[in-house]
Amino acid sequence: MKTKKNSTIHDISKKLNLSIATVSRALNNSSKVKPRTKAKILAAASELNYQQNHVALALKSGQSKIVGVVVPFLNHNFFSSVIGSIENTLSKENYHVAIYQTHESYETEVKHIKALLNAQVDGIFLSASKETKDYGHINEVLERNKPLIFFDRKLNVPGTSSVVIDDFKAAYEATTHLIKQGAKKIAHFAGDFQLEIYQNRFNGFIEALKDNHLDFDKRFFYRTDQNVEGGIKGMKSIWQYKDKPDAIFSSNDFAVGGAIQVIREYGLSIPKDLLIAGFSNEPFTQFMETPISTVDQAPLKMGETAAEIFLKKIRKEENLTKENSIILNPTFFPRASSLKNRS
Amino acid sequence: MKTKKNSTIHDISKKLNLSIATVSRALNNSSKVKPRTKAKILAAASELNYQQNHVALALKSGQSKIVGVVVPFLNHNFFSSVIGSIENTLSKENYHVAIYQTHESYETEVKHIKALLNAQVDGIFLSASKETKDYGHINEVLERNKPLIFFDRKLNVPGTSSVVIDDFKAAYEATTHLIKQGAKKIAHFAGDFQLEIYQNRFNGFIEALKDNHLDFDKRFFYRTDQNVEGGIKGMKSIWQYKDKPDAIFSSNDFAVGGAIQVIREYGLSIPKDLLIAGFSNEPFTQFMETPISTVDQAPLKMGETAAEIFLKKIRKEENLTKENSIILNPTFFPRASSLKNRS
DNA sequence: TTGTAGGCGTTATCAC
DNA sequence: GTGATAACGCCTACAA
Repeated sequence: MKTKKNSTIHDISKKLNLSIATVSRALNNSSKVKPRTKAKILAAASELNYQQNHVALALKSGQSKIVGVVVPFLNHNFFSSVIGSIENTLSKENYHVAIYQTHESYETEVKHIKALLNAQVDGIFLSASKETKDYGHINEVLERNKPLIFFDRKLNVPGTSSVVIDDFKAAYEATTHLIKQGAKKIAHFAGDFQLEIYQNRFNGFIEALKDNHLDFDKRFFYRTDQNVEGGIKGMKSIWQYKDKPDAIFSSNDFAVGGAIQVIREYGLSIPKDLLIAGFSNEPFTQFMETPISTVDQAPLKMGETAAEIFLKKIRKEENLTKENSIILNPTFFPRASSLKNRS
Repeated sequence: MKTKKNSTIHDISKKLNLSIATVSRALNNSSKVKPRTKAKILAAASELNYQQNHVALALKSGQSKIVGVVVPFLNHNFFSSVIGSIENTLSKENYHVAIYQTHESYETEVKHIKALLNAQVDGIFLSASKETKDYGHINEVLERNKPLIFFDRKLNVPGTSSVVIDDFKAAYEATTHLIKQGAKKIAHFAGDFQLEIYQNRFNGFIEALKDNHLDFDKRFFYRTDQNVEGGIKGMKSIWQYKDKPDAIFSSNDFAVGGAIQVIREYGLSIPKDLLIAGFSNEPFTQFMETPISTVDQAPLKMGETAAEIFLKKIRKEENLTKENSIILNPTFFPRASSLKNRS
């Protein structure tokens, strides 16, 4: 196979005995180049299979047309859906989407954000790792004059924007639903309160209990990461007392997956012995024989909204450091796992 | 907030009254710069918060340190896992991973690959869309002297490499398992035979039937995309005759999810009335109350292997157009959905 | 050991 | 309308 080296405007200018300036103008559809010349140049460009070199453009313009997206995990459906939505929205505007996962490590997050900055990305979308407490790397992005947009897991850093859902409301709604279905002793699988989302979900949960004059038994509280093992341990933990809970509100779906394994092992049945509601609307929740009630976090809308904030800022329709904080409406999906009295 | 413009080697050279050449050398740890000078330069660089501009480097060196990954969908666990694995492997080598999804559209695939070439990526990883029949865009990548590595859904284009699993073997194994569990009339949900993987899965299925002296009833064949709707239609289609199948081998998990909805609706039970095996080991398959037998496609190994082929080529340890075709071993996971005689 | 200068591919600002 | 030329930030012969 013959290797075609990329042709440049120099090649075209040489072939046509024109200056590179004219070639550049023609290629950029400038009005002040003679139609005949323009036609010749376009023909030559096509013949030589000319493709604009975006790296040169980026160096010249300071705009790389690349955005970075940093998430804890790629293979959680929620995150990959948000990323897919950002990609759909921004690839239409000729942006490239570079992705990084932190695996919840603060150090990795810092490293990746610096790498993105060095790559001269035009903006960064971040869903923070649970370890992140220091904001130095965030401020560095702002100091470089690049928009930083949080989604789902935001940090309160002045000058940044964010798109989140109303976690408090979602948790309140899910909990109220469990109570209406008869639950009186609801267990909670919580996330790391370092992250606002988990604090808010807990707060919404507690508020719903209060509003319904129910107490919270602290023995039924279990803190866990978003994974199956956490749910296994959590279920075992809350089930160890003589007094049993009659429902679980989990701040993530994966822990529900784990809990259900233990529930089967214990010979219990859902929703008869235990009502269950999760969080995130991971696909598996709807496939279960007893589909799991859960909160949809509107990932597609979230990605699209975040992308649009970015575009607004990059187009200077909005000040870079104007804090554009969008709170999307979550949707609670009641499913069989929490419907006690099904007809 | 004060905006810090990126400092460059010029800023350092000015501050220290040294030439940019010396600064560049010091920053690149060249041996021929006086230790004292080097120390001063490093100090100044740190003070000015100097960060290397990768775009300038890319223009100079012709290496952008960006790779592109193009997949049909991001929010399928298999694809996001492969991408995550590519990211893990290549970010260690300071590469950026830009992602694109085609939604199975050939046009979109071509558009994205051209965009990646314009961005001067150093290589492209592709899992082809089912519509792709023409190889012009692939050859363009090769003509530009960039490695192209297929994963999972490969096309037979000279000069490209690939990492796939042995789909034939996986399908043969899954089908044989169903037969051993007593299945005699196995239905098949097939994918688009335009894609080798689905053809191979079908072939493995048929071969297993033959080797066990079973006929294939063509009424029990249903072609579908990777989604729930396809499984719903497929199940209804194969169940419309008086004569019923006693098992389904589906070439993808999502269709199984759909089929199961209909199975519940019909009041049937798995594995009593119908044995089921799927393909891809999507997470939901193991969460089900009756976990679904499926084939694991080794996404982590696949991503890592593909990334390593890329690195080998980029480091010239291997010729760019040397066709490095890796076939990984799939793992069939027999689960409750296909185990007739559980103890 | 350090400095000068050219070039990577573009665009933009001047002239002509 | 068109052409030289500088500039974006970096690296690297080649000179000194």
